[in-house]
Amino acid sequence: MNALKELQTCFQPVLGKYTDNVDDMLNLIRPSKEAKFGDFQANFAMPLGKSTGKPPREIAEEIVAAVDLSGLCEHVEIAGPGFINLTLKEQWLKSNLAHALADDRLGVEPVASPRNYIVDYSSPNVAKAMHVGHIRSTVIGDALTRILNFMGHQAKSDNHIGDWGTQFGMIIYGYRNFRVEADFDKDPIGELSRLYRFVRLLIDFHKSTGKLPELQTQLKQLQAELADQKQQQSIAEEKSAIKKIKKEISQTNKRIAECQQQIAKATGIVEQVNADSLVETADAHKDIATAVLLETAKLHEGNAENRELWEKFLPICKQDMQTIYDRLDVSFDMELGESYYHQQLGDVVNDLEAKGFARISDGAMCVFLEDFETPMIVRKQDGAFLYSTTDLATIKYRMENFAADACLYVVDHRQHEHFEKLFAVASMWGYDQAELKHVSFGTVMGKDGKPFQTRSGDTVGLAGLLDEAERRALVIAKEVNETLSHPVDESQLKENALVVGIGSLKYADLSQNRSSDYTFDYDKMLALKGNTATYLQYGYARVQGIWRKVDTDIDSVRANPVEFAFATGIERSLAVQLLRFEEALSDVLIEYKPNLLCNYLFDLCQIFFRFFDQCNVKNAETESLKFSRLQFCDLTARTLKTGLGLLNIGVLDKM
RNA sequence: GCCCCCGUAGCUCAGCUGGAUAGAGCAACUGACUUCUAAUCAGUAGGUCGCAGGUUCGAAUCCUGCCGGGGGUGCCA
Repeated sequence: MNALKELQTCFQPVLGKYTDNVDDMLNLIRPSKEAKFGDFQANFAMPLGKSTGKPPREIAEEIVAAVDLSGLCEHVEIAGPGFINLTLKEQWLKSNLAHALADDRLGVEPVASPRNYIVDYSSPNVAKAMHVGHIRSTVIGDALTRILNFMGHQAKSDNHIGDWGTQFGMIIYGYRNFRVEADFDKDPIGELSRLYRFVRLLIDFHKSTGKLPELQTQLKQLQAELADQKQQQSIAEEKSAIKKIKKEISQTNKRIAECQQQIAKATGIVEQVNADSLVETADAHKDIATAVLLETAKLHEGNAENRELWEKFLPICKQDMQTIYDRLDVSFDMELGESYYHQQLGDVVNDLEAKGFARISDGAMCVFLEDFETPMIVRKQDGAFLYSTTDLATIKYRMENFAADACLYVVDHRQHEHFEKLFAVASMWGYDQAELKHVSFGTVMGKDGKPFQTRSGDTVGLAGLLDEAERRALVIAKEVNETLSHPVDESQLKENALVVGIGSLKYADLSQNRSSDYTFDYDKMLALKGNTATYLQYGYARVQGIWRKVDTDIDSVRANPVEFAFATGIERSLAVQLLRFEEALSDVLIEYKPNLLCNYLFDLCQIFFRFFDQCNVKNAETESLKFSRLQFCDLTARTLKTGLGLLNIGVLDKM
């Protein structure tokens, strides 16, 4: 049991006298922010003071007198308005360290009531190259699944791939009209993605040529509007009127900028087509956009030829996707994409209608919801289904086949409203017993402050990003290697660079609070100094270095445990931090925030490096102190390895 | 129009179910490799936590308004 839980258990019976809300009060026991306030602080005397009308300090004294903390705390102090500062007993620390040392799970207990989780993450559209925007979901979902399982839950990962959408209409059309047979035979993936981009370009070309004149006039209108507003501004006198016109001007400016951007984009596409001398081809395929939709519709209706092509393309696309997953070392328990649910969609809609939840509106089948302005559409006017329909079918499937207690959707926060509606409909539909949670994360933004777009051509592909991460890590690894007395050999160096590079890329994502947006920045993502995976990996490697230098092997240390010794303050700090691992993991699962584990590991490693600096292991003053320190090293390394493993980041013996 | 999110050090961000003097990393500056790997450590400097009110013993954290940025908003996912 971790210290926090033990403290809560001790205080629980005492608090009953003061409040009905014991659990809330127990949550006010927190780790202390500063060492001088002890290891933990209990902050419940102040609110209890308010509710009972007694001075908080008096209550704190009563509680401290009544609570039995013998065996757990050596030092209990009341401070300030009524904080209770708690310092753990050395003996408690030592015996818990000994327990963790001997335990494969480092003393972390599985949860008392395990749940069945489905973690839905990554979910790329096949046939489109994965780009940086896809990494967040993949990495966060993977980490959460691992942490849930480690904590004793049953978590299954599901990659809900987009394998049934318009992109197949595009490559089917492209394959029929533009394929180069030899290229397809030689490099099917390359040819398919070329076809995808090519069809995309032609569609965008027609759209752009059609839209450009419209955009030009729109721009002129906006500019006229702006001139008009400026005129008004010059004659406005009243304060409120000035303010209003100012706001209007800034909005018009924004719209002008947007309009100009669209024009630039459209012009760029047109120019590209001209440059590649594709105008004739484009003209020969004037109706390509409709034709693509038609191919998609034919596929959905079960047209044999399109179905055959789809079956031919899908494995190719999935294999391409798999190369990225292999590099990230991510795998899924299930990969049930949109196509898997295709045949169930009609029944879903019929059932919703039969139960009176859905009705036709403007030709579309809609579920209207109290708290939302717009309905959730489950079938379009043209009879096609939408992703909301698939999502509903998926929920039904998961409940019926997995008895899921919780489904986590690790998806971009822009889909917030979609999920709110989805969960509302699901609950209305009868699936209200499970926790449905949108584990949303911020958008990866481009340098222009706009979200990364899939189409804008020069976005950073995921494969290239992984290459670059490994390349940078290799450069540094080579530098460091030259300073080592026993350098690692060339081939090992490359493998190390892979572990370090991919690790730092993942950590960059995981260490940030998932809900914040972040601006894509090569240097930040691929940083190998400071609060990075590399720092933690280096901490681990340093421990391994000690084992190589010391004349004792790890097995004999483990076989003959000695009592932990706190010869310095830093050793005690390390002890406390090591014993907080379980606490950190439980914290992650409250709001599904892997960054809390990153914080923990970073803190641990920081304390370890301080220990490493101040406490010599090999030449410790006494033999027993040396063994105690070796045990600290062992525990630290195992905690780092386990923690990083839960983030799916590897460690190295030497770097 | 309506709804959601964000605004913390020069930069990137933690901290947000209210708790003691607001923290890291990067960048800058000063020190530390004859010592278990300097991908490290020790230190200096850097902040009216967007602004204004309110609630409270106590507010970066909760409430209201405003300013600024982003997103979503009936047939894309």
